[in-house]
Amino acid sequence: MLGQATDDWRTARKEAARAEILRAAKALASETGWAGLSLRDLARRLGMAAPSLYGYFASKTALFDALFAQGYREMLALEVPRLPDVREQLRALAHGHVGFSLEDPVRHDLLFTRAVPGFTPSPESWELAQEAYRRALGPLLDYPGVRQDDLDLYTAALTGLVSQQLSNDPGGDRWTRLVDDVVDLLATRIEARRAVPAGGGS
Amino acid sequence: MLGQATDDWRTARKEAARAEILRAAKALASETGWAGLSLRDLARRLGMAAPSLYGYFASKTALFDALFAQGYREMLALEVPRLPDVREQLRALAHGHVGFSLEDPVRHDLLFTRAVPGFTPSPESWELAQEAYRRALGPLLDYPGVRQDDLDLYTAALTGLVSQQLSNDPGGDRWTRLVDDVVDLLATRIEARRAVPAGGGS
DNA sequence: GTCTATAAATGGATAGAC
DNA sequence: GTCTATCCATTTATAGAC
Repeated sequence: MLGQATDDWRTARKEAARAEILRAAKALASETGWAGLSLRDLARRLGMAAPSLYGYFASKTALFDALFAQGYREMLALEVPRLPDVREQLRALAHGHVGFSLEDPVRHDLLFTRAVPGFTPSPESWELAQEAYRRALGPLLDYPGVRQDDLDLYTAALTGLVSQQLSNDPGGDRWTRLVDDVVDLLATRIEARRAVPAGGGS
Repeated sequence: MLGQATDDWRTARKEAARAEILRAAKALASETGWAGLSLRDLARRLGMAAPSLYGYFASKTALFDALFAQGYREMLALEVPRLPDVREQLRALAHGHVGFSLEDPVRHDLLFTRAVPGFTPSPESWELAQEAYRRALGPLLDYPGVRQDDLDLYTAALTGLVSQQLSNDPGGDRWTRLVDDVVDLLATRIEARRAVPAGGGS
C-alpha cells in the first residue's frame, strides 16, 4: 500500500539522479574529452563527493556503458519515414543520421569512435548497437537493385563526412553540405545497375 | 680532426638509438593502443630503465611528436605519378593513400585520428602535416573542372572507407575493395560538370 | 545516502650516484 | 649515459562513521 507507492517514488527519484549524472558527464566530456573525464571532476561538478557516485553506478565503466546504451536508444528512436523511391529514402536516412551526429558531438564520439581508452560496451549495450544499425540500414536492402556494398559505401562516405566536419570545421557546413551529393552519387550508381541488371560474366 | 669524426659517430649512434625507441613505441602501441602506452612499459620493452628515455626525448609528448613528424615525412615520401587523366590521377592517389593507411594502422591512428589523449603536435610538426596535405591534394585542382568540394568529398569518402575497414574488418577488404568505385563516382561527377560547364544561375 | 579518510595502483618526471 | 631511488600528482575504488 503505502510501501509500494513510496518505493515507486524512491526509484523514480534515484532514476532522475542517475539521469542528471549522465547529463553532467556528457557536459564535462564536451570540455575535457572522454579520455580526460575523471570521477572526481564529475562529482565536483555535481556538488557531491566522488564516492557518492558509486551509489548510482557500480563503476566508471558502468557509467560509460549507460551513456553508450542511452545514445543507441536515442538513435533507435529516430523516426525514418518509409518512402517509395530509393533516392528519397536514402536522402531522408542520410539527413537523419548526419543530424543525429552533429547535434551532439560528444555522443557521436562515444558511439562511433574509439575515443574512450579503456571502455568496451557490455554485451547488452552492444546488442542494442547492432539492433540500431539493423533498423537503420536493413530496410534499404528491400529496394530492388540495392546491395550490401552500396550500404557499405553509404556508411563510409557519410561517417567520413561527419568525421571531417566535426574535427576540421566544427559548427560549419563545409563537409555536411555534400550530403546530398553523396546520396545522388549512390542513387545514380544503384539506378544505373537496374538499367543494365546482370553485370559481370564473360 | 679526430674530435670531429668522433662527434659524427656519436650523433649517428644516438640517432640510431632514437629510431629504435620510436620503433619500439609503435610496436607497443599496436598492442596497448596509444592511450595505454606508458614510458615504463616502453623502457622495459627496450631493456632499459624508464628515466634513460629522457636522454633521448625531453618528454613523452616530445616522443609522440617525433613519431607524428616521422609519419608525415613518410607520407611526403610517397611518390605520386603525374598522370594526364583526372580519373587515372585520382586512382593512383587513392590507392597510394589507402595503402599508406592500411600498411601501418598504428601510424594511421596517430596521424589521422585523435587517438592520443593529451597530445597536440608542435607547430613544426603541424606545418609538416599541412605540407603533406597540400602536396597530396593540391595538384588535383590543376585539372580543369576540379573543385575544392570534389577533394573534400574524396577525402571524406576515402578516410571513411579506411576507418570502417580498420575498425570493423581488420585485415579484410570489405570496404577497401570499394576504393575504385569511389574514384569512378567522383571522376564521373567531375566529367559531367565539364560537359555542362556553367551550372547554377537564374 | 553522503560524507571523510584512505587504500592501491599507475605514471610522468627529477635527483644524484656511478 | 644509465642506473636506483624517489617525488608528486592523479585516479579508481573501498571502508566505515554519521
